[in-house]
Amino acid sequence: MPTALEVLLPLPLEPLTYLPPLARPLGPIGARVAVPWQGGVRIGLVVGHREVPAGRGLELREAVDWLDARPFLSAMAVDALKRIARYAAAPTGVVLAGLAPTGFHQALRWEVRAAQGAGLLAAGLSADEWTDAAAVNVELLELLRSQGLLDERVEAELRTVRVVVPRALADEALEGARRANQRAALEHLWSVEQADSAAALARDSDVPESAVRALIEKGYAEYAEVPAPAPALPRATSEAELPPEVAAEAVPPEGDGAIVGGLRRDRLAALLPRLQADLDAGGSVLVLVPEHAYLEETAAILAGLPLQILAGDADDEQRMRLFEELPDGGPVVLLGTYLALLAPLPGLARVVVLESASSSYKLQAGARLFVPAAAALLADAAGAALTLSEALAGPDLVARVSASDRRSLPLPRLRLHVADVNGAGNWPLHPDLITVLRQVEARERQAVLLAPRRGYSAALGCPDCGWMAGCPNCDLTLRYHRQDGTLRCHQCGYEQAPPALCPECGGTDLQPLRGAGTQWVASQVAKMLASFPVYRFDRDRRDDLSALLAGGPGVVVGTTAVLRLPRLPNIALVGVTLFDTHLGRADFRAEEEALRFLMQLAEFAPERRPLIVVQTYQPDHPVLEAVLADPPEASVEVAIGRLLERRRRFAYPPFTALAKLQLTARTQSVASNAAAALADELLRRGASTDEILGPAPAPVARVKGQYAFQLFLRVNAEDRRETLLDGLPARLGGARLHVDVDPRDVGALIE
DNA sequence: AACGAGAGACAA
DNA sequence: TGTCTCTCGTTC
Repeated sequence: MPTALEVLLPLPLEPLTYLPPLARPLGPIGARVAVPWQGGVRIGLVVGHREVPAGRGLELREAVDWLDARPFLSAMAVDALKRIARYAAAPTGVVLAGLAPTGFHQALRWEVRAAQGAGLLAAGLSADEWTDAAAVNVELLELLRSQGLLDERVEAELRTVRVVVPRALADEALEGARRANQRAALEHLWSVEQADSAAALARDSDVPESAVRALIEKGYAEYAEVPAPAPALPRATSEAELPPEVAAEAVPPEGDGAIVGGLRRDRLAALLPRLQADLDAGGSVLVLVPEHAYLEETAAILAGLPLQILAGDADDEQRMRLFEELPDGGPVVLLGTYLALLAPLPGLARVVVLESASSSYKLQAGARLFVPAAAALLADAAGAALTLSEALAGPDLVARVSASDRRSLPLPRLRLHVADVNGAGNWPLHPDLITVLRQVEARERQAVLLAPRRGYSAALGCPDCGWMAGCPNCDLTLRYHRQDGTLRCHQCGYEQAPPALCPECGGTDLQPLRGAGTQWVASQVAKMLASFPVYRFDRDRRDDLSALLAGGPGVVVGTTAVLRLPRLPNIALVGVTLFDTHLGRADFRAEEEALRFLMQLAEFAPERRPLIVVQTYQPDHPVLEAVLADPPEASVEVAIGRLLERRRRFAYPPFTALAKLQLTARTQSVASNAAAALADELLRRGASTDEILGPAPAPVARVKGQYAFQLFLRVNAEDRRETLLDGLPARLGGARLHVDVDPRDVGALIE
């Protein structure tokens, strides 16, 4: 029986079967191969070999050519890829498209010629000369290939750059004093062989540019396209930082484990000896960060180790070079975002997930992966240890890592003041916050105010009849942006001018309603503190903060984008204008994430310990009480214990496995019927009625003109979830199905 | 994802 | 009847 290739394309498909390229060896799992696809060729990944019956071979098409002689992704990474796809209930190709940072979208040069002895002059193909395949009829190519009459080769197109190269030696025409400059430039060019540009050559040989131009005009030198030099690998740009001293007992264990508590850099310092031991033993380590903003500070502390970096800012050539060089290098620490998950590290011994509960790890596109879950599957496939790091030993971490495998540092001490906004005037700034802001102003220090959203207010409406401006495409209120005089939908981007009159009752008194955004807070601060510089920092507006970063006085009003700024050197106050948005988020993780948010504020300036003023309608909330205790460790542990107990009682993860299944369609009935049909399908697959919650309209019932219905699948084990979700169709009765495994916005599931 | 086939919607 | 748009099924 002939052996065929299972080829995975970066498309929403499972692997397809191709015969190996004609007259080529079989090639290893993990290598890339060019395959015929829709009249052209594209790059796929060999994820398996399979024996096919001889007769079946006639129906299959041949792959065109190999792009790699050795695996591009390790067999272990291929294995992890399949596991991750099954976990996420997504086509394997979607996971490849989402996680392979390079290698599958390169421009290709595809050439053909007649196979030896085929004699295809009639088809216009020579047996000696390669012909660009694009110039040959597609059906003809298919026919010739299937008959074994075609010889093909595919190579990644090399990037070239235009340079100046010498063409002729100086001769008598360049003699004489008036040609001295041209002669000097030409001699220099011969000695360096090529120059980046005419201007560069002029500069380097210390002659005017006109002299070089003359050389090119006279044919002594010319422009040429040459292969571009290998790009430099991405490097950390900030200075190496001496790691803080950390007790030896805080070093996480050799096997699976976690480091919790302290500040980010304390936890990193605790990790260092462990990483060094891995490297000494010949193993590599993958260190994952949730966001690009943490890369620099992490690299600064890991700077003493052999370190490579891979994140979204690397260009495709840098990524490719890194993928090519990693397997041949020694043990290394690869620091990166989710893009680094499948990197071919030699002897992967450990996967470290920093800030392992960060919601930024939930990818919004493609398979909607939760990266730490994917990292755990990768570690498993590689036989590597998994080490988690986060400030708070939250319910998920406590359930995954036993107490004996956890190492703890003390929690940061917050100077916290809770401002009860019930009945307090001066919305959106509590008098306490104003008082402190005035002190900050008087002492010429710095403050940060965190608002829950950008814009002026969450809505614009009529206080007489209760009407609020809504989006025509979505079931959402329009956000009011007073500064640019618009109402905007933050979901679909719809924009309109605010109406002059209430369209319901004709009232003339339309007002900003509900939550205050950055514009509102900033204008209020400016009104109360006339001479204090006010900066805004959110997606709409990023003021130049260089004066503040240099230590100047002022207040920054922003969204959580502010948390990713470099440290403000003179900060004395952090204000949270409405903590309730954190407490009231529609997810069963809302409270622990609110707690985590407070812990994150300690990162602002650990040595200065700025005062943190939290405005809230719930001043007695257990989350705040836990953090206010001194020392907080015991009370925080109790609070987490209560949250874990609540998850057990109401059958939430980690005690169950959850998936959100959403159906969207342009008409409401299509979406709702499809949701009902999906529930039936799950029952048919053996789910019980109490494992299916819903279907019901999604919390936002219509977004961008699409109606959404959803149901939750809640089962007792992950493998049961995988079985029930395996191979669901992407479309159901005219609606599109979106599967979100381990969703982060579960809403009011308990009721 | 990207293509082509087929079904409706609309104008002439 | 032609042309445009949208939906649906297929890709080894």
